[in-house]
Amino acid sequence: MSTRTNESEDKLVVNDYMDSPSAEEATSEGNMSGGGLLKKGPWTSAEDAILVDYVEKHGEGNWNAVQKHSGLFRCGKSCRLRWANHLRPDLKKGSFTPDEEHRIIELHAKMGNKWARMAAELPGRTDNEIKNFWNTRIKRRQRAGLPIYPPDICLQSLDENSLSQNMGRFSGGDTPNPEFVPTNNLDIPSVEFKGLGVHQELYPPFVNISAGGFFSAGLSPTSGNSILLSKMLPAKRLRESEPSLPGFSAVHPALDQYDDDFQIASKSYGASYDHDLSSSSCLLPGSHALINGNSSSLPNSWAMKLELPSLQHADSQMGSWASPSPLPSLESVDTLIQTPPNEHAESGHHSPQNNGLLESILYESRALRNTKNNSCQQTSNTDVPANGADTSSQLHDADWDSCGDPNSPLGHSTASVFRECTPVSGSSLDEPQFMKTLSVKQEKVDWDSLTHGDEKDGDSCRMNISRPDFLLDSNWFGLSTDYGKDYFILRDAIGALLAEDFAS
DNA sequence: AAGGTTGCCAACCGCTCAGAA
DNA sequence: TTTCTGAGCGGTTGGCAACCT
Repeated sequence: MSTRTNESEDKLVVNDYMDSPSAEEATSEGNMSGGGLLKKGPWTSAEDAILVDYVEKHGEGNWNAVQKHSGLFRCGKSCRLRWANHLRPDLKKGSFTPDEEHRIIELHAKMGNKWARMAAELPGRTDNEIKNFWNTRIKRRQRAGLPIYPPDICLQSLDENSLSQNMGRFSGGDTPNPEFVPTNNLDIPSVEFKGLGVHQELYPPFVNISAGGFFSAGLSPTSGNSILLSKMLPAKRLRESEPSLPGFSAVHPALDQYDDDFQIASKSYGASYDHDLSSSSCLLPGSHALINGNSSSLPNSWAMKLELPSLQHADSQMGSWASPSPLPSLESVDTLIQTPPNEHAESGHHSPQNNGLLESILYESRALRNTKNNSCQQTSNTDVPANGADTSSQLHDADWDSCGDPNSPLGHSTASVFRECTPVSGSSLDEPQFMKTLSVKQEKVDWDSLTHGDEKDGDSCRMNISRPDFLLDSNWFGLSTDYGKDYFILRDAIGALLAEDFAS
């Protein structure tokens, strides 16, 4: 709409100012909006001065009039943005203070991506600033598997949202941050491999979330799970400085950086924050710990996606899973899971929670663990590291036990669920893509160990390039021998978990 | 030193909504 | 009631600087 307006107004602007230097500048830059002669790109100080002068004389608002009367070759939107984000006299410059960062986290927990509303709560800060802050520093932590929300904020948000939902789910209040929605958040890539953390004391959430919850809860190596795991390792993931298998990031400088960064940001959370992580399962990015913990105690309505993200397009998103692109956001995965395929309804197998894919995975894996208990345990020799068999997994098991539902939550096998979500090939494991993924960092792989493998655990752990667990080779992560013991325990356990599918 | 990668930030784009005509 | 317009919001992109290899 504004485009139409701009186009008509552009002509006026051109007529009035084509002879002006700014017009020449704009034209020469060739960076004009479609059809018009509005300048785009960085603002010059001269333009800023013009805009400030205009606003001082006429006040804010009526932005489309700015270009008419001020001589600026900028559309109204651009003027408004420039004023709001940079020229406003009440703007607070500089980086966010710890208090502000904490406030942002707090507000995001309450509001979600309501940047403008968050900005209204932070005087002198703009929505763009907050958005950029969140998208870079906070979400980076999320991707790295680091907790975003401190316990108090998390619990507070859960309480508030639970209350609001009891009062009326769609009462129009603040949209609860979907990242607190337990089953909504399947930021799997940041979860299960982070759960392989070597040093629990350093990265307690990892162990708590994943090793304890995801693996120990019974994620057995079904084909679906293998698919799942393979999907969690897009090529770009491996290429990035972020830990490929972040659980091993205890020795990864990139994650150390994250950790340092977060320590600063989280100072305001209190000294107990880090230590609380292991016990405050709600902190997990993507709320995985809640999944592992006591998700069933939460309202089913948590599974409702009240605010769909832009990445909700399942087809494109799923199609990109196997491509070397950033991992799908947990929101997109959420949508995939929660978009109820008709088959789910037709299956007639709904769990009491019917919370979605992850529970389906967990359910099935648990069932498989029961059936394959002997072989798996004998093979792995560990039920994933002892520290992984934490209370959260036990809780989770208890949840399922209490459910007493003999059927898979969605009436689907994990594999089938993923097949449903895989648009193109029908095989959710795009083998060539996966192999390409694996080849990204092959220079770091000890090919001897890959081809010969460590057979001390038998076939299940034989390193084979065709299997995902070959990723767990220590050389892949450059682990020093200091971590050798833990590493081998972890690797063996994971290898056993992962091996079955790919061995077959 | 050079090339590549990553993070940050400013700006743009598309969409929605509310109010006016 | 419908259409148009302005304003705002959230997501995304591109440029640049710092850092890494």
